[in-house]
Amino acid sequence: MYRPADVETEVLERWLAAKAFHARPDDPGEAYSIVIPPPNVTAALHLGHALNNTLQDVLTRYHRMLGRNALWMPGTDHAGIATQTVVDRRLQQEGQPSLKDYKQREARGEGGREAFVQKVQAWKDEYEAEISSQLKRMGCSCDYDRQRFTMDPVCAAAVREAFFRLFKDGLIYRGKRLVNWDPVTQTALADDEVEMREVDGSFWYMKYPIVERQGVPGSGIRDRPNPEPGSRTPASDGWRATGEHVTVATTRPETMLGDTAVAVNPDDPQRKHLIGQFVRLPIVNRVVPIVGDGYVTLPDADSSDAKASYASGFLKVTPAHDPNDYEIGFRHEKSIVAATGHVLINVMAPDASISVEHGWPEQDHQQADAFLRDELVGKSREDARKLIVGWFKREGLLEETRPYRHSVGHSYRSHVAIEPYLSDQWYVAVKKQIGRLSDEGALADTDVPANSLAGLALRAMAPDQMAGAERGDGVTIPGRDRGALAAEDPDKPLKPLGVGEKVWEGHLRFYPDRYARTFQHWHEGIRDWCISRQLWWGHRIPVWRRVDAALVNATGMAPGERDPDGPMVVEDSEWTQRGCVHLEDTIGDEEVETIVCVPPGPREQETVADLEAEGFTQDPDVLDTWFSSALWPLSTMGWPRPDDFPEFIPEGDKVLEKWNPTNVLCTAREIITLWVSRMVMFNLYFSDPDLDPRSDGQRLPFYDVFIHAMIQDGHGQKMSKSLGNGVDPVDIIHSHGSDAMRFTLAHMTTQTQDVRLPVDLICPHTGEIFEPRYITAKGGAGGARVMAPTQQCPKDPDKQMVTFYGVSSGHVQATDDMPLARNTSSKFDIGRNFANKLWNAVRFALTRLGEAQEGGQAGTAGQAGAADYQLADRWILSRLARTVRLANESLSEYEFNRYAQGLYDFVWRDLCDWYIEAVKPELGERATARAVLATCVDASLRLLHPAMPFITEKLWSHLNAVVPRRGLPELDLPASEMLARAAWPRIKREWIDERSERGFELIQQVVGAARQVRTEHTVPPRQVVDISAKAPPAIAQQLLEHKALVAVLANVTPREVGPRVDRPGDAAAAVTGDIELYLHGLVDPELERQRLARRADELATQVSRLKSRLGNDSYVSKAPAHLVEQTREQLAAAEREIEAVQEQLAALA
RNA sequence: GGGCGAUUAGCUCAGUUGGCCAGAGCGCCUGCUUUACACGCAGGAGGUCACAGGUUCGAGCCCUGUAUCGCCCACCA
Repeated sequence: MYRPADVETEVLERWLAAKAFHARPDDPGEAYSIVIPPPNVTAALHLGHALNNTLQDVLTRYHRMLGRNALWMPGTDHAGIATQTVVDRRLQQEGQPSLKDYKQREARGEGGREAFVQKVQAWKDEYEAEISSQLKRMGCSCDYDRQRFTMDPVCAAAVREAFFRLFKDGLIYRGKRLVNWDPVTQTALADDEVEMREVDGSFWYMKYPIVERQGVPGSGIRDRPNPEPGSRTPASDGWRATGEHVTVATTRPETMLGDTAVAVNPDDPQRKHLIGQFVRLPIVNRVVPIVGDGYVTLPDADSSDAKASYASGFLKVTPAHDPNDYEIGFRHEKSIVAATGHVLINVMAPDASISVEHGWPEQDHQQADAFLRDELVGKSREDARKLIVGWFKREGLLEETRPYRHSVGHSYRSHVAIEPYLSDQWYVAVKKQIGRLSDEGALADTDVPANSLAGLALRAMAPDQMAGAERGDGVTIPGRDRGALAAEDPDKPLKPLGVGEKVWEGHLRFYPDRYARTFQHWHEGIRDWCISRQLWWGHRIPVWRRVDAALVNATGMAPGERDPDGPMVVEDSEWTQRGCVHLEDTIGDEEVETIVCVPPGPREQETVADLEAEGFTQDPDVLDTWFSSALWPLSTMGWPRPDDFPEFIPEGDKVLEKWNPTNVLCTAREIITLWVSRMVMFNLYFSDPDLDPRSDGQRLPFYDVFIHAMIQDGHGQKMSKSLGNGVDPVDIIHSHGSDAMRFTLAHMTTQTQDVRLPVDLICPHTGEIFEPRYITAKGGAGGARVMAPTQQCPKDPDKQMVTFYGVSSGHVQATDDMPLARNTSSKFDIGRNFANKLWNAVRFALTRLGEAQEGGQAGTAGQAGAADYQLADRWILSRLARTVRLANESLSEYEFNRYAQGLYDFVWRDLCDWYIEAVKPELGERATARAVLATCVDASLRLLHPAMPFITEKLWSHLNAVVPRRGLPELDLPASEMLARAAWPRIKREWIDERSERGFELIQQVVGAARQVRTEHTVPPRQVVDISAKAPPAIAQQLLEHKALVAVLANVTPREVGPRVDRPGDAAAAVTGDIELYLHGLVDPELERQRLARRADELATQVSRLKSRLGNDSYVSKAPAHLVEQTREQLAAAEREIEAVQEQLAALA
């Protein structure tokens, strides 16, 4: 039995010692490269990564064997918020000082930030090492000498350079905007980081009293002497209640503190007359205008539209706490400011508690009821909601409460509801025209300028994959037309686009192509990218700022090159002379902020020191993780100045020149927008020679994007770290072996289907495999089915263990009594069984080939010639040729399951079940058979190597030892000491030999029929049976010629064969096609009768089906002639056979 | 609300321009410790291709609709 553990370690060491995966730019061969989607250092890899990396390794090894200079660039991602959160949670669990404590230390000036970052760094070091080790155990042929990390010095230099260039080109700006604020991690999130969740909430209907200026009676509204409670007003402010109300409907009553308007639809006949009037906000006593805005839904109680049926016609407008209200607020800025002085009133602290100190003007909140200060300030938004609703109720201002289910954005990290929150953030302007490039206008059907970042991404797309761009006749598809190439020479692997071609427009292609649409739509509706994060773990923004009082219009402000409301460029300052970008921006009316962006380089440290000496401080934010990931295909190769890092990139510019663009990006569909899009934009932008004189051509980050399936657990849930349902690939390697895991993963990778993978546990005490107990998770991963943290062994209930979920969720820890149970899954049996089969088959072949060698009959290569080929030889070589073709075709199209299935069928079904069985007895005597066998083994190992590198490499060394010289006259199989660097088989197309295939299929048919009869008559396998056959002359001739084959495969002794053979009286008969087989000495008339009758039935249905088809005139006239002819032949054959069966039946009676 | 995908044997999945009696692996049944392999060999049972219409000589495949599941996108009070 094959024991993977014995082999894998040794083989891995040999590869690493030989630096078999190290790519050098000067080595021969066309470039081929892949950059790994850098796994997050939050945790170890799970099977989803194993799938992702297996596919990349299959591609890398395949292309390496094709003779290409293949680089697979490995590395990891710092994953800012994710890692920071994970480390903080772990610190809390362990009772150590956590982020909160470090923040206090930082506030006291005790270096908390640095200390915390060190904690995260330690975590990163641990998991980075583990990830590397996992990759190696999976056999990934990465260039481990080039391993990068998104925050290492090489990548950091790229990030600072990229930021600087974008900043200089005016594509980065800072603005006060509503962001998706996570109050727990206290950072802004990108839109993509927000998960929508259905939540059971309520609609509250709250009454706001209408007020009018004292002494100016409202039209048609009578004064009332005694205003209702709740509409009491400070007598001093000159407004008084009219006694009327408007009723706003809201799901978020707590934000009413920040309302600065109420809106009605100007087309609302019943309410539009109120536009221009005012209401007084209860509690805060702010008087706000009623404005008309078309955004407001007209109420309609009977409408099927939920919104209309819930609407009251009045919308409270809270610009600082709702994105829509923000828009409305600024549409009516003038009237709002006239009434309240401010459009934006922020009523919350960063932790989403009610606060008057984060943008709530003092003169405004001072007029509020004491209730605000006494009860609300400092309360969480949830508590504030209850208190405010309670207040409205007590005051008789709560008209109604209705339950309402709606979707609310949640943080994908902390899982709490997102607060739309006003703050200063940095943005990349993705739709802004790129400076210094000519204006090419907007792309068709969009408002995306062709020379914006988003425009570049859209222009990169293959035109035939663009929706709306019809592919007409005569339209050439850029890149490769795979169909045409395959037709030209199907045996030749398709050539990937080379680096030298320097093409990009129209050359980005998605597999499967439907994902192109996701990409396209994202860019057509793209919004500016918020790149700042209020975290500590990440790349600091390389901007230094200083606020100076009363400096407005002081000196040196150059005419604004940009947005007149934005900052001004300072042309000739101390800082610009040092290469920095220097801006000045006014804050309010009295202060000016000086902003300096520092470029990376040798003088960077000095400049920063001088800036800080002059009172500048660095922006505290870090960059969105995806900013550094977006540079990955560039930064890993040393962009922009590899010469600065000779210890990491000794070859300098050559690496980038050789391998960027990469050939393909393999990833899952969830990050098409987050990552794929941004790499395309950045790689194109930063390689543009118009903007970068060092670049010799604008380049894509990759030509192909292959989107593969996702792995789900046994309950159909995505396998993910946050769910804790991930399975460590090393567990599977323990139970099944690395090759088995890889083969199985490749085998289940189809174009559409996500893979469901039920998981079992292995009891660490008894080794028993069992199905674990599941529970429904609470909290973060709420509602998900997860393994119970502890399990007991079904064999021995006293034996307990803990699960991966239990440990990773912090519920339990592994101990000696309760160790961690490894996972396994029977899904991987197919790979394990196949590896075992291959192992045994090759071992057998080598034994027999070795014996022949010792007997002095070396006779492998060179001696065999076409004249010596037997039917079985020609057949297996034909099958081999087809298999090579299939492998080339399927791997070129990223159809991994076809590749894996094709090899499985060839090795197991064709080679083992038929060819080896056929030539077994003659291997000693027939050199040609030995040569063919050695060739098939050789080629199979090469073909399987990309999927199963360990076992094939091990067997390869045995093959080299036993049969050092192999091959056939028609086929050159270049020798190689190491399979990982061996050549891919190039099989001649002429080997596909349909005649021999049909000939061998006839043998298979006869053997199958004979075996069936043997089994039915329960003939012991070892017993040889005499057989004779009646068949038409041509077929009889073939059978006679190959009777030795039939004899061996069916374990029979052929007797008479011919057109007029009689059935011996004691023989069982079988009819197959035009052949009648007689197996002598197996008299059992009853069995016989049953089988023949069954066959007769089958044939009868077949005949009637064929007859009715031919009886259909329209079939005969409309179907293609060859099909009709084929049907006729089938009918004739079936009728002949049925006649033969009837004859045999009659003979029995 | 928009888009995409899925629904085929008990389970997990193939099925490449519509043309076979719809396939594989696991599981199940029968027989084999046949000197490569029991993680195996030989044979076998098992399917209304989610449902309803339509196009066609012919539909698992194309069209329309329905149901169920999943994913992505969307600012919904």
